[in-house]
Amino acid sequence: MPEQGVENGRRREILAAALALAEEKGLAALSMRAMAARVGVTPMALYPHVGSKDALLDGLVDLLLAQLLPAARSGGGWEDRLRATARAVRGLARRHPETFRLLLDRASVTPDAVRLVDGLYAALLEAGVPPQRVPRLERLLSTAVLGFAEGEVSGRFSPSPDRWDRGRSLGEDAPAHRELAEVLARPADWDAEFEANLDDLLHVIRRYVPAVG
Amino acid sequence: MPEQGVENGRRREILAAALALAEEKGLAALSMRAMAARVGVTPMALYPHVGSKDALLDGLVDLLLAQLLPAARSGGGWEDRLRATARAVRGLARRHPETFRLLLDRASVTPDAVRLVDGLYAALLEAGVPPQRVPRLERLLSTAVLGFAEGEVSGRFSPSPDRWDRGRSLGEDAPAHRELAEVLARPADWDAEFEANLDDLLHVIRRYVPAVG
DNA sequence: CCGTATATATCTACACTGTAGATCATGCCG
DNA sequence: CGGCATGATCTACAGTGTAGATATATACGG
Repeated sequence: MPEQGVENGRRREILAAALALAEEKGLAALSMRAMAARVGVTPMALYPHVGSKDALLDGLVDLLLAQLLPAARSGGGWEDRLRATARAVRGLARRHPETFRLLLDRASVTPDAVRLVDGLYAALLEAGVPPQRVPRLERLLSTAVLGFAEGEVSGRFSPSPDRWDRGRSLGEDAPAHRELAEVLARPADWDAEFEANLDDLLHVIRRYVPAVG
Repeated sequence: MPEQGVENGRRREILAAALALAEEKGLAALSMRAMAARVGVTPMALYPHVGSKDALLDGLVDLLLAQLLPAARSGGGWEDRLRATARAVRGLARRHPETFRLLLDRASVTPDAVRLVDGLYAALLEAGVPPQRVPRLERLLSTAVLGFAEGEVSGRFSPSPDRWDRGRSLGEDAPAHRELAEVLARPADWDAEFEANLDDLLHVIRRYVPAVG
């Protein structure tokens, strides 16, 4: 058997095919048979390289996580790094809308995941956040950023038909929707919304930085 | 065929069985055949009542959403109502850890979902948040609360082995983990963390309330 | 009472899924 | 040459959702 954990070329090829196939046909259509056909091989030939489908999905998570590390290690102060990482997460979601959900589904404690979290920890510490508050704020930040990115690309934020119509159809049962009819009728600007969320989250973080001087 | 959309008794019975079965054996084990066996019927007998497995899962979402409405409509001021709703979400996640993820997966625009969002809109308006900021803040709040609750019950926040050990094993690559070793070694208090997150989110909301007087 | 409609449950079958197990081909090393 | 590891293949099994045709039971108008 080949060194399954090692990053030999064949394994990379399979993972790349899996990623491409998932983004093209949807995550649900990512079957071992479909991947095998894409690589030009029989289904069982994949197993020595990826172990199992579950392990293959973990491999995809690694592929995605690796794309986030550069931002977490970019230059500049702590705030620039946090913003860059958050934007990288959103960019990743938009580049890989189908596979992005794997980051949320699979509790990933791979080395790269730890490295990523470590970068966030370091930024928060550098910001002056007291150590005992750092883990919670990292989880809050990560949850909000990952959740927003997933919500945006999965369509959870913009159901069809529009919530505005739904609010109208509910009539008396949705008074606040009626009051917000004008605002809800405007198309959402996800870029602006993401940046505003980021501002709010950084504001929360700064709350916990003791004043100096 | 029975009135599939109507809430006749048989449909309720099936949905209840599905919910129970999913929580007992896991969401992945929720198959039409397993449910049918539980109800004491053949698989195909379910279809007139639930339409399809997809529609059945939507039905489960409705079942869960219905448990959140009372909190959103509870008495008290806007802040009490937001806190009550958030706590209800977390309680729901803890009561139904397996099926809770359906709320995030399935972009639900059911009547109850709209009613729930409407309650949040109303609370934000009552708080004095300018209308054009209400939808974004609702999405931020919902994303953070749903995401935290899901993260807590899915184990995404407490991987095993502990991140602390992982940080150690990575050694030089995770300096911030080392710096936080003491804090990370302490067991997390999710109750306290949730309340702290809630405080932070409400603080963000109050930022957008123009000063009066 | 019968006949008919309506609702509910059943059975079979199809096209999928992940993957265990056995087999076969190829190339490398001593 | 033998021996062995590597890689791919083929078959088969247990499971999935569900289309389609068939049966059964219940209720109602005559």
